[in-house]
Amino acid sequence: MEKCHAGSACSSKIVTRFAPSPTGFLHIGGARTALFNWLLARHYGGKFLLRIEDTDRARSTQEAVEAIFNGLKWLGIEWDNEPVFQFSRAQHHVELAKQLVEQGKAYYCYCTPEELEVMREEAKARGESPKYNGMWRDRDPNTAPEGIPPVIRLKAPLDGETVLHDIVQGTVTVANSQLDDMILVRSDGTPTFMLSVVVDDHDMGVTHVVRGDDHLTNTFRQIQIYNAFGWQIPQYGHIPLIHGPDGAKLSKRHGALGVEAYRDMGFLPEAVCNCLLRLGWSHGNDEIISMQQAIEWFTTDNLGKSASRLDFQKMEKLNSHYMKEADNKRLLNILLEFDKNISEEKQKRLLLGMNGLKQRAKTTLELRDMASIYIEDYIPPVASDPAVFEILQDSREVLQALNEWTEEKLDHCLHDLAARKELGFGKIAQPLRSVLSGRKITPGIFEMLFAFGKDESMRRLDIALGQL
RNA sequence: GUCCCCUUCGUCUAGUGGUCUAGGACAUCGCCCUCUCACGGCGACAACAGGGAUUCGAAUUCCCUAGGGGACGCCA
Repeated sequence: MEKCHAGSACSSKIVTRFAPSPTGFLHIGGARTALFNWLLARHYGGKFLLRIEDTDRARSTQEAVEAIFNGLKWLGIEWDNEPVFQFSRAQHHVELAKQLVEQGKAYYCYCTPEELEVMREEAKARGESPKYNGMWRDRDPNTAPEGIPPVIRLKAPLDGETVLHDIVQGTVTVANSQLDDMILVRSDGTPTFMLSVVVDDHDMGVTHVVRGDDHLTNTFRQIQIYNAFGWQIPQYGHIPLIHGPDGAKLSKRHGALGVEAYRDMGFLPEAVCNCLLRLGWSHGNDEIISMQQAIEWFTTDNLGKSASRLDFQKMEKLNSHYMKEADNKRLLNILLEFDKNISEEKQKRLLLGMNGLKQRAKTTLELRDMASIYIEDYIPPVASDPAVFEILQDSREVLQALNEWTEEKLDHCLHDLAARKELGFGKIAQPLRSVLSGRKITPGIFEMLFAFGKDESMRRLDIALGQL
């Protein structure tokens, strides 16, 4: 089979995958990994597969599986085919490991965890990396102790080196003496992650693996497993991890939240994706990149090698951009998620006023807050300042006389009034703003009058003038 | 401890030996626009971790140091 490099034109279809373990929510780092793999597949017209690595039965939960599915869906990352549940393939993994034993490429090891602990301590004491010393590697299985269930270990090469041509990190070499004979099958008969990943990636036809660089050293072990099976190794790209705002490892306190937490903070999925995309990937000086554009541009060529931090201010800026772009109907639906009991009439009002709302709201939370001017039944107090009272009275007069209740006409007649009275327009706008909304900060006055409609606008004016 | 990786403005980054007195974006600070707030426009501030070497020339190549990160599980 011909080798296929992600960075260059590629004739055969590429297959990428996202392989989370369902032990928690889909956090921001995982989301970015999924995004990159998805983008890569879409860019080359290949496939993006999803595999749930649930071989750790104790820690895997159904809730986590749901959270991952929902998180990906929310972000708009759609996978091809049915998700593969790794545990369902465990038997197959073990069978293959046994074949390796038969071929002399793997062996049974009867060490106890206690013995291993001692080994590691000794290696450390000698200044070596802590590893298994291979004591059962060539030992006669007939000398096996009674009653100890063995593990299966890979007979890894003792000398030489393992070389990885990483599409992000470049060529990385590790001396085989650094690596030990890793466990393929546990003493309880279940396969380990190392074995399962290799077998599944191979069986699923995965051609490109983009993952966090915390897997970099695992890769060398996995390459050895590929070699033992005689399979072709996929292209690997190890991307740097995302750090918290303080540069330290991502923790629950800052960024290691589920993607749904970003939704709850008021972010739109496209803003989260755009922000994630720019963490460790770039396309010249482009900042605002739609997913469509990203698919067109994304290759592994522009992936960065250094770790980055999540910048909430930038995400907010991006979000405010996508808020402005968002369809008004969609935004209304988001508001309805916050409050299902908005009357039809007020929904119409919101739709009319949405343009002014969305260009001011950085998040959906802010949108909800600002939108309340159109939802609450505000009753203005009667104007006490004589000057303000007069302005409101004059305003009422010209507004009442207006036949066409459009923003343009409203603009004209109120500016006319200001000119006739020789007042700065703010002298008229501020009292009106206050009467209509009870707030100092709102969308433009004409838009508000328009959204409220003539009847409601006049009603609130009358109340403020003590007429009702 | 051992191995591996990383290091450009506060942050995300552009930059692949000369076009760099290092560009953009976010943040910050001014000014302008203006019915408030935003938006927008203009401008300011601000970085090649340090030291050697190669070269006519280095942010870009090599080495060392420092700092940061990751891995070293019968977790994934």
